[in-house]
Amino acid sequence: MRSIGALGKATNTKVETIRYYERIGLLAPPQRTDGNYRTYDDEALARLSFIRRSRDLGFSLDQVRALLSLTDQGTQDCKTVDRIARDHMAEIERKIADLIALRHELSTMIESCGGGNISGCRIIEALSPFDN
Amino acid sequence: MRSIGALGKATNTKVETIRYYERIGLLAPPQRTDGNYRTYDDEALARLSFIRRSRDLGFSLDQVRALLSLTDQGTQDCKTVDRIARDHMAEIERKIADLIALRHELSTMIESCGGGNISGCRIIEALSPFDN
DNA sequence: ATGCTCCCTGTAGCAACTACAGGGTCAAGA
DNA sequence: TCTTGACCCTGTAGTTGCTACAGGGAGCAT
Ligand SMILES: [Zn+2]
Ligand SMILES: [Zn+2]
Ligand SMILES: [Zn+2]
Ligand SMILES: [Zn+2]
Repeated sequence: MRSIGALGKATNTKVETIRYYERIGLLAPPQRTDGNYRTYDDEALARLSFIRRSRDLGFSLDQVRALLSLTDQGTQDCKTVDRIARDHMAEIERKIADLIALRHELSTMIESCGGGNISGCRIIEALSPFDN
Repeated sequence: MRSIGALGKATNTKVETIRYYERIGLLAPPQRTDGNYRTYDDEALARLSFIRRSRDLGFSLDQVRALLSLTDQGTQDCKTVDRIARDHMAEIERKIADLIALRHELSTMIESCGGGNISGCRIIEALSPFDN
C-alpha cells in the first residue's frame, strides 16, 4: 500500500492528475486510511501505469477507457483493441501530414524575410490579405 | 459596412468566434447600428483575415496578438516578427519529430497483434507494465 | 400580424489537466 | 510535549480556442 504521492512518483504523475482520473471514473476510488488518506495497492499501480503509457502514446482518455474496459474482460476477441490502435495510428498520420504541409508554408514565408522594417516585411505580407 | 454574419462568411469564421476575438481584445469593438448590431468596415475585415491566416498557420492567439501589435507600428525592425515565426517553426519541427517517434512505436505495437483473445493480445501487453 | 432570419448578452461546455485556497494529518526533532 | 514541515484532503477556478446554447430583440417580407 502506498500514498497518492508515492503512486505519483512511481508513475510520473502529478497528484492532482491522479485525483482527476478518479473523479472522471478512470481509476476506482481507493481505500482510505483512518486519516482519510488514499492508499493504493499494486493493482492500482498497474492500472495507472497502463493509463500513463497509453496517454504517452497519444491515446485519448476515452480510448484509454475503452482499452481498460476491454482488458477487464480478457476473454473477448482483440479485434476492438486492434481497431482502436489503428484508428489512433491513422490520426497520427494525418497530423504528421498536416504539420509537414505547415512546415513547408512556414519555411517559405520565413526565408522570404529580407530584414528591413515591418511595413516591408514579407512575413507580414504573407499573412496579410489583398496584397498578393 | 457589413454585419457580423457577413464578416463571418467573408473570413470563414463563426459568428461566436468573432465575438470571442472581440471579448479577448484581439478585435476592437466595432461600431453599432441603432439596433445595437455590430458593423464592420474593411479594416476590420483585413484584420480578421490576418488573424485567420495566422491561426491556419498554427500561430497561437498570443503570437497573433504580438504580430498584430508589431504590424500596427510598421516602422520598427522586423526582427521580432522573424523571431516569432522561427520559434513557431521550431515548435512545429518538434511536434513532427515527436509524432514520427510515436508512429514508430505504434506501428511496432500494432504489427505485433496476433489476433487471438484479449488476454494474449500483444497490444495490451505492450501497454501493460511488469510483463516485458 | 406573423413568420423568418439575423443579431444581442451571458453562461456553460469541450480535453486533459494544473493550480490554488483553506484547511486536516502525521512523523520527527527540540 | 510541542512544534515544524511535509504531506494529504475537498472544492473551485484557470488554461487554450473556441462552440453551443438559452432567452431574448431587430428587421424585413408576406
Ligand atoms: Zn508551397
Ligand atoms: Zn521581415
Ligand atoms: Zn522502436
Ligand atoms: Zn491483439
